[in-house]
This record gives sequence, C-alpha cells and structure tokens, in this order.
Amino acid sequence: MEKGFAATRIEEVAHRAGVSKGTLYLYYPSKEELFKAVVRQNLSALIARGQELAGAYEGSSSALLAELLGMYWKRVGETAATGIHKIVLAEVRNFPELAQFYADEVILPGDRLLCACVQRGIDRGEFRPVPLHEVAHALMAPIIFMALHRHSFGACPVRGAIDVDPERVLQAHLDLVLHGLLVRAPDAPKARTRPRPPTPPKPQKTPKPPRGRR
Amino acid sequence: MEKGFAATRIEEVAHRAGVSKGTLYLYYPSKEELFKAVVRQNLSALIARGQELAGAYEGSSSALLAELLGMYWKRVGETAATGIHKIVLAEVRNFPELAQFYADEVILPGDRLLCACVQRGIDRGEFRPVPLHEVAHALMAPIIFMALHRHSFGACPVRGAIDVDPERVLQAHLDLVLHGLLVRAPDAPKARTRPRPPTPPKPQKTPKPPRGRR
Amino acid sequence: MEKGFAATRIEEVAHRAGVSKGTLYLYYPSKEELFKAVVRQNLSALIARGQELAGAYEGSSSALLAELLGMYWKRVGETAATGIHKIVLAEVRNFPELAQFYADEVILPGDRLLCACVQRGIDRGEFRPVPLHEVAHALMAPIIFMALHRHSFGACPVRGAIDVDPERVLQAHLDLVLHGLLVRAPDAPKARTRPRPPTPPKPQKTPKPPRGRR
Amino acid sequence: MEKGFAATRIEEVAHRAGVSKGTLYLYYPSKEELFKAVVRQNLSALIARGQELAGAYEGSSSALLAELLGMYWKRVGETAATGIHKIVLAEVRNFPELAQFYADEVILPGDRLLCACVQRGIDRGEFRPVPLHEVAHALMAPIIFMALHRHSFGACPVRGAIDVDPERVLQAHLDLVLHGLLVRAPDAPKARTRPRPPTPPKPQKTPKPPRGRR
DNA sequence: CATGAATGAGACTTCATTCAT
DNA sequence: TATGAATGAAGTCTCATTCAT
Repeated sequence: MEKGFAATRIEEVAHRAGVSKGTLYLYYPSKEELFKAVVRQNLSALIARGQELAGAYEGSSSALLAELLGMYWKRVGETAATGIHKIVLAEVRNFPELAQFYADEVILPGDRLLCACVQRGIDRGEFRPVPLHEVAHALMAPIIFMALHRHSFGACPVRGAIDVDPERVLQAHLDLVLHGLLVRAPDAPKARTRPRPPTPPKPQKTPKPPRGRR
Repeated sequence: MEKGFAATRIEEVAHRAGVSKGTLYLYYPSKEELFKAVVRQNLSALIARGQELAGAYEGSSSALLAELLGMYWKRVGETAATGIHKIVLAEVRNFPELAQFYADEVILPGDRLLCACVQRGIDRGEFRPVPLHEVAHALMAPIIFMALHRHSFGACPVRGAIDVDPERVLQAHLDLVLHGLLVRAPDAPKARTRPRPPTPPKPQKTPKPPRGRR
Repeated sequence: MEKGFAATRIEEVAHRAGVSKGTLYLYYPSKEELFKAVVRQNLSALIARGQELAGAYEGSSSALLAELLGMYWKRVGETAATGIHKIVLAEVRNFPELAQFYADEVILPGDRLLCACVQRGIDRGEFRPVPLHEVAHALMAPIIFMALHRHSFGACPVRGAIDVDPERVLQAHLDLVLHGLLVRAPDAPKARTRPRPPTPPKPQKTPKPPRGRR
Repeated sequence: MEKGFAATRIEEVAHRAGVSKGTLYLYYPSKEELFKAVVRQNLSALIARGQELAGAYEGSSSALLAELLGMYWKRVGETAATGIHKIVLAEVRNFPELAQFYADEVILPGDRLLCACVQRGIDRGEFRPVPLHEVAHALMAPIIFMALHRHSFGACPVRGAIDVDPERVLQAHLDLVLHGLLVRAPDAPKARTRPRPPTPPKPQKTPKPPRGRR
C-alpha cells in the first residue's frame, strides 16, 4: 500500500512478515497471487464491516446514513486499509481479474447497501425522490476520495497544504448532502447528527509540520 | 496512465512517440525525469483549464458552481487527462517532489477557486454559512472520484457493473449539494442549472437487474 | 532416469519413495550422494545380471554370443535399468568419480566377458582371428544404443518414426556380425541361432510409408 | 555439450560468446530456445554433410558404405558436434518438441540414406537380401555409440580404461559387418577399405595416462 | 540528431538443505 | 526415526541506460 505493486519488493514483504523470501512462496505461488490475496483479505474486512452495519437500524434515515458513513471512515478511512483503494485504483488495469472481484465484492454490495438506505428514507417520507445509484455515488465518493487523498498526499510533507480535518470534512459533507436530501429542508440545518457551530475558529491554511514518512 | 510508472516500458513510450529508445534519452535523462515531465505537462494542461474556468461570472453562485463543475467534467473528466489523477495518486509516495508540485499547481488553485465561489454565495446571501474548504472538498470529490473510477474500472469489462451515467451523477450531485447550500431550500429544487424533472422516468429501484456491459 | 539429474527434484523422489523430503536426508547426505547411490545400485544389478550370464556354456561360440546378447537385451535393454545407461552417459562429466566406478563395474567386466567368448571362438577354429576389444565393441554397441534410443526417443510420441522392432534389430545384428566372424562364411547363413527365413516376408522397401505410432 | 542443459549457466555461454548475459536475450527469448537453436544448428550441419556424401558414387556398395561411415566419423564423431548426440539423448524427454525435430531432421534422413545404399548393394548382387532398417541400425549404431562414449567417458581420466582406438574399432566394425553383408564371403576378408594386418601388436589394457579435463 | 545493439544491476523464483518438533 | 516448515544461495530473465556509429 505504501509503494504500489511494482515498487514493493518481495524481500521486504517477507522481512516485515518476519519470514524469509522463500517462505512466502510456500503460501503464495507468485507475487501476483500474493498481491491478489492482500487485496482480497482487506476487502473481505471491508465487506464484513459493511454488513455488520447493515443490520436493523431504528432511527431516521439521515441518522442511519450519517452513522454508516461515519463508521466507514472510522473503520476504514483512518486505518491502513485505506491503501487498498489506492492500490486497486492503480492496478486494476494491470490485473483485470481484480476488476471483477472488486466489483462483485465491494462496489455492488456497497451500492446495494446505500441505495437501500436512501430508498428507506424516501419510503418513510424523509427524503425527496432522488435517483438512487447516483445519490449513493454522491454520498460515498467524497469519503473514499478523502481516504485516497490522505493515503497518498497525506503521507507527503507539503508546504502550504490545506489542512482539512477529516472530521470536519465528513461533517460538512453530511450536513450538505443530507440537507439536500430532506423533503423540506428546514431553515436551520437540524439534520446534522451532532449539532456543531458552522465553522469554528480553528485556523486553517497553516503550514502543518510535515510528518516524516516511515 | 494506462499501466502506471513501473509497468510502462521506456521502449513502448519511445515506440508510441515514433522514435527510438536512445532518442528519448536525448531529451530526458532518466525514466523518472520523463515521468515527472509527463505529469508536469499534464498538470499544466489541468491548470490552464482551471484558469479558463475561473473567469468572471455574473449569474447566481449556484449556477456558477454548476457551471464550473460541469465544465471541469467536460474538459478533464472525460478526456485522457483524467489519468493524471490516477498516476499522481498512485505515485506521489514514490516521487515525493511530485506532492509539492501537485499541491502548488492543482490543489491550491482549485481550492482557492471553489472557496471563492462559495464565499461569493455566502456574501451575496445565497448560501448558508459553511466551512469553505470542507465544502470545496465535498463539491469536487465526487467528480474527481468518478473520473478516477472511469479511468480505472471503466477500462475493464466487468459483469454486472452498475452502469452509472456520469451526466446523471453530476446532475444528482449538483442537485443535492447545491440544495444543501441554499439558505432556504425551497420545496422544489429550483437550484438546478438546467431545469430537469427531479427524477426522470428511468425507473431505478434498488436491486436493479444488472445489465451486463460488453 | 526420466528427467536427468538436475531436472529431478528431491521432493518428487521422496514422494515416490513414500517418505518426506527430510527423511531422504537421514539416509543420503546430499542430492549428489543419492544420485550416486542410485547409479551404483542399478549398476550392481547390471553386474549381477552379467555374471549370471557368464556361466559355463557348451554350444558353439556363435550360439553363446547370441545367447549372451539376447539375454542382455531381455534382462536389461527392455527393463527400466536401461535408463542407467542414459544417465551415466549424460552425467559422467559432471560426476567424474562415476567414470571410474562405471569403468570398473560395468565396462571392464563386460568387455572381459565378450572378449573371452570371441577368443573361445577363435581358439576353437570357429572364428577368424579378429581384434578382440574392437569386435566386442561392435557386438555390444548396437544393443546398448538401441536401449538408449528406446529409453529416450521411445518415450516421445513422434510422427513418422521408423518403427524398428528390437527383436528384429537384434536378429539382424547377430546375423550380420556372426556371419562376419565365421572363418568361412557358408553360402547360406546357417550361423543363426534360431533358424529363420533370411528375410521374412514383411516387405521392407526403402522409403517405407511411415506408420505413425501412438 | 560439456555439462548438459541444466548445469550450463547462461552467464557462461554469454561469456564464451564474448557478450553479456543480456545480449543473449536479444537473440534468444529463453534458455530453452537457445538450447533448441544450438541443437538445430548442429544438426543442420550433420544433415548437410550426409547429403553431400549421398551424391553420385561409382565404386562398390561396400566401399560406399565404408566411405560414408568413415566420413561421418571424421566429420562428426571426432568433432565437438558429437556432444549433440549426448545432449539430445539426455534431454529429449524434457523437451518433447526436440524429439519430432530430431526424428525429422536426423534420424529419418540418415536412415533413408543408409537403406538406399544397402538396397543398392542388394540390387547390384553384392549383398545378401537383408532387412534394410535393421541393418542400417546395425551399421550406424556402433559408430554413434563410440562417439557418445568418447564424448562422455573419453573426457574422464579412468584407470585401466580399455584404450580402444576409434580408427581400429571403425575398421573392425566395417570388416565384420560388410563381411556379413556379402553374398559369398571370400575366404580372406578382402572387403576392407584399406588393407591392414588383422591385429597389430599395439599392447592393450595399459593404464593410459589420464588426459586431464579442460 | 537519431539509432539500436549491448550492458549489467536487480528482481522474482526455485529448490537443496536444515532443524525444531 | 520421521516430518515439513523455513531458509537463502543461486539462477533466469527484464529493462533502464549507454554509446559507437
């Protein structure tokens, strides 16, 4: 996840795993297969988590969506698993079987889950009628994108970086989009899960002290 | 952009350029430099496009944002330039100098532009007061994400793919998010640039029977 | 014998022996030693067979030679032991100690036996005086060669192979060479061990239509 | 030819060829292909030589055969090309395509040539009617076998080796076998090409000074 | 200015060998 | 005594880079 497929040497993987090069080959017949196994295992975790959440939920659909997205961020976006997004994005075209796998195991289930939640909101009269898939995309994209971003740029020391706090971005995103979903958006944005003042002082645009790599 | 840095062979680059391998080295001292030049040139194109978009605008802030995002999609998201996003994302950590460059040339200007537009909306009483950077992120992310997605998965034949129409996603995104920005969201979503029925007939019930591509 | 020294993996040897790789090393300290043991044991079998044949014989020297060569073919040429010839031939130069061993255990005893038989024929006035070693070579070579050939090419499906019947080759060889040994070759070839019509009907005109094997 | 396929390192081949490892791969895509090319080229030489000889011949069939076999020995048996026999024998089972190739390019043409000569002898009333293919085998085998033998054992220093002089073996073989072919074998063996006393003193069985390898 | 043949460092992979259990 | 997981040296092959022409 740090370097991508090609730039990662089998030897280092083995070293970090605490075994020797040869041992790796007792479990995976090739670098490609090892790679695919890494993707598969990490994705399985993703799916599993999604399904846990998908269980019965009692509150409003807004709250449910906020919950889902927030949990996704906490469990995936902030963990090492984020890298999986980067690597899949970067390598699908070189490992075509990956595409099918990812579609089946991640994209479809994820889409299904989000669509179901939005539909629930519509059915209960909470949300305006909206195109499901497209909204699901709009809901998820900024979060995954942020994860991608943090995983790649976040790891590089950059002068003048816009120091967006993921927590706040998530908040803004939910605020905005749930606001947009509501049948009759009230004057004041009540839809937020946790009430927060619009933009707390927290000074932005400060050159954040670069966190060294490694 | 097709294969990533490592999987691309100098020889093929030379071949497609219609010259010999040696000739490449007359112009670029190494594969790394060639790569950086490719990124830089493509980013310049991105910038140029950004600047074109940044010109004076008279209408409502909602319309301005819709215009900007739509234009971005048409000029970048749908063109080969999209690949630049993918490759930068995939390689920044291996080419740290790229991070600074990308931040300076793409992220900052882009953020500045969007923040200015949102601020304009707030100043003119169109938008609720919202955290600028975070909203800018929320505005841009789904579009770039879609571009990334199309560039990677879009190139792979996948059974049962969710066939999202970019045009519609863009529409839903704008609809949603601009809706959410408005000070007083009216009952009906008037904020859209081009009047369109809220949810066009095209029935989209959740577990849509997968229409195979290919 | 199937694959040669290098292409044979210890693991497969162990597997066929019904034990684990480690167990092999309890009995043989290295692949080389195991190999040498294989050769040695197979050669011992060869020798043993040679000595069985060497016993007392009463008939004509022609008949004795025919008997010996025929027996060799039946007991060695047609059995798995043939492979030993191939592998020794292929590997002597990589395992020089093998050369001495093979010379002592196979070549010398074999030569001694054949020379003795030819000398017996000369002494008894049956054979012309001929150079012993050279004739011994001429006697044995076609048989061993055929064995080699069958072990290597015989195992490969080849279109248009010349389908020589080993039995007939042996016959022709004996016929020819014993004919050539006799002091006064009679008009008709009576020297053959088992009376057979000179050239059995089976018409064999030069460019015989290749009968495919398989 | 010295070490066999597996024991030969690409690097050494390159070194002896006076080029670098990589260069070899500009001409042959793999070690296997290089190997096959070596075999092919050497065999082509074999064939070419056989066909030169196959041209018009005026003398007796005995003399023709003696000529052919003698020339083969001089042009192949004594040269480095001999190794080709060893390596083909040792590796056919690992390179099945080799079998077909060798059959087509070497065995069949060779067989055809020899059969034609024997048939010529029969037609001209020189030879007894004999089974062609089998006799061809009997004619060729001792010579190839000797070549194999010299290539492998000949290169190893062995105490008490039977020091057979190839020239003499060839002579004895021809003497014997041509003798055996003749319709009416005369009392004295006149069939020899160059008249030589049966067995000159030349003491045999002497521990020949080991010719070191390399 | 352009070529393309040659290079050789470096990476993946194999497999004989070891050794704790 | 037997196992089989682990090892790491060694070999094949790739490909960025060089340079004489």
